Amino acid sequence: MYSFQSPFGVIDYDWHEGMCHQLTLQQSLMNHAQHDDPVSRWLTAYFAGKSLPLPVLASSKTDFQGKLRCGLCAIQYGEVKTYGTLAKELNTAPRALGQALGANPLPIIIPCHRVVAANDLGGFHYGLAWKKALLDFEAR
DNA sequence: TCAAAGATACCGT
DNA sequence: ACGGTATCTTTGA
Repeated sequence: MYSFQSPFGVIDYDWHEGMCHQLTLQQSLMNHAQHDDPVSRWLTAYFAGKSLPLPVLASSKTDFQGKLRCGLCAIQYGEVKTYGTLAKELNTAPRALGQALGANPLPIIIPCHRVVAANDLGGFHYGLAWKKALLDFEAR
């Protein structure tokens, strides 16, 4: 487990065997060592407003979450979709999407913050502060 | 197996 | 504006 210092808080991530298994968004201080690997490089680029090819990511647990991941990757930087719209594209229900997004172990890299509710921001597993900060950041 | 809980949406009043 | 209902996937008992 390593830590990455982002402008909005610390991001802990699990990197071993050449792939990324999980990301955890913290609000606390750094509690693990920094490390130079594809994940930290990707995050550095992201917060600098650039884009890099995705690191190798652990495969999702369920089939549905796999489909969801594809749907999410289709959302461009700075673009936003609602749970409802995305649900229609994946032939599922909005509620199911929310459930799956919350279970997503790879926030930010899989842009689960680019999905908002119809008339609202929606929710965010690691706290709305992160979602707001990320959306605000991407809006520029 | 079944019941319950989600980061929802929509329609009626 | 508020409340109830529709809807789908996961997870725990």
